[in-house]
Amino acid sequence: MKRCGGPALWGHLPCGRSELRLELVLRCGQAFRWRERSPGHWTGVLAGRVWTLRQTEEQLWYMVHEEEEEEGSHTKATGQELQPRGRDAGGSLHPEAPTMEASGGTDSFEAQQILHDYFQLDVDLARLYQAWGAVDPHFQKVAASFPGVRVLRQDPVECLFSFLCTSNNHLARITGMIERLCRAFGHRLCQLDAEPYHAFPSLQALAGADSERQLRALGFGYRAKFVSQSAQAVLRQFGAEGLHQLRSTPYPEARRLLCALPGVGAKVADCVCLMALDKAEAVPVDTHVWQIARRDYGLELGSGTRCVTMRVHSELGDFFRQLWGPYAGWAQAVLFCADLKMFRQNPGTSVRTKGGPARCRLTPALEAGGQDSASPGAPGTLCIEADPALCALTGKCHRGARRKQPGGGKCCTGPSPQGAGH
DNA sequence: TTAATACCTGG
DNA sequence: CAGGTATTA
Repeated sequence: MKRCGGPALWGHLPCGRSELRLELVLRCGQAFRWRERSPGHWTGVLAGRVWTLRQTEEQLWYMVHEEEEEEGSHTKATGQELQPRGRDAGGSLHPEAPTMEASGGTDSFEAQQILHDYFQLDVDLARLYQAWGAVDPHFQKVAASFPGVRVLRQDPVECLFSFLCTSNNHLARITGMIERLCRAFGHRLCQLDAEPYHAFPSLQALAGADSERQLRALGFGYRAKFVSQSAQAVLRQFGAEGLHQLRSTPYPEARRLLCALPGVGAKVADCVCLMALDKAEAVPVDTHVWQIARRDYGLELGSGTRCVTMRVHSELGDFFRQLWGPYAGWAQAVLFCADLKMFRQNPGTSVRTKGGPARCRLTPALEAGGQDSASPGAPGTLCIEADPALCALTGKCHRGARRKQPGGGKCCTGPSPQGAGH
């Protein structure tokens, strides 16, 4: 591991393997910028700094790479723990405020805060696994081989614009696109072994007048327009701070607002809600998840549609929320990860629960726990009953609060958000 | 409200 | 076709 500049030491914080598996979490399609530069060493950009992470049985180790000197450009801001360090236009900058490195690595507290926040270490994952397994035999079976899959708490801007690139696309290409995006639009941080590292681009950079054309040149295809226009829209409507504040906005509302952005549909909105906006109940539904639902849960949707329709979205979301509870999005991340080709032990054979799927149906007017019925026109109810154990654990259960969003102009017949995020 | 279809690019 | 979205019938 070579460093850019001055001394950087390894620090560590307690974190068991059952709570976190870097090699799974960092490669399962939540974040796209972490690379295993040497065995077990993961390097990426977080909160405006370049990090290398590794873990031992009981510890998460980290190293923060020092920024390279820059001509004229000041890039040091007091690291507000969650904020990417700003070099954004118009932001007031603190000239050479003490940073972790500047103070000789003594400010490990801040670094640990950042990691604790990013990996959401307050969330007791092992306990959640246990609860999910208790109500869902298939989960139990699959999860046994995939401990430590947790949801990252990403920066909203990075998350939104990353997932804007994922439509009709696959991981390998997404990764390359985002890499080029950062190189072209993001502020350069440092270089490691001839590999340059850049911050994720600012909204301003992405909203630039010429950005669409540049993005097309970078191979973004029709997504170039989405990125460019969404950046402009976010700047105009929320700003980066406003986007950030959606963390304290209820799930249906946050989802609705996101869906109003060009290129953002139900899937992308749910990804951002789950992975950046603290909506643990958001379940991003793509073709893959739909496949899991049918294969492993015997879920048959009313009409045998071929693609993931809006109806499939809300019905699957509701189904999994009812099954797993308020942290359904986290549980889904586990199954999703376990189903990825690259992580499967024996390719072609996914983990099946003996006895086959539980044969769940989404049948209209069949209530599980006796909560309110679906709103008119929303047939999404199911036959699996949620286990009280899970409700007990998370404290909240499915008290109705059904939809009522008018669905501002585009998609988003909002899902029925039971329970709350954190 | 629910279905098809085009959309960029690469494996 | 691939880990979708916007548009149109």
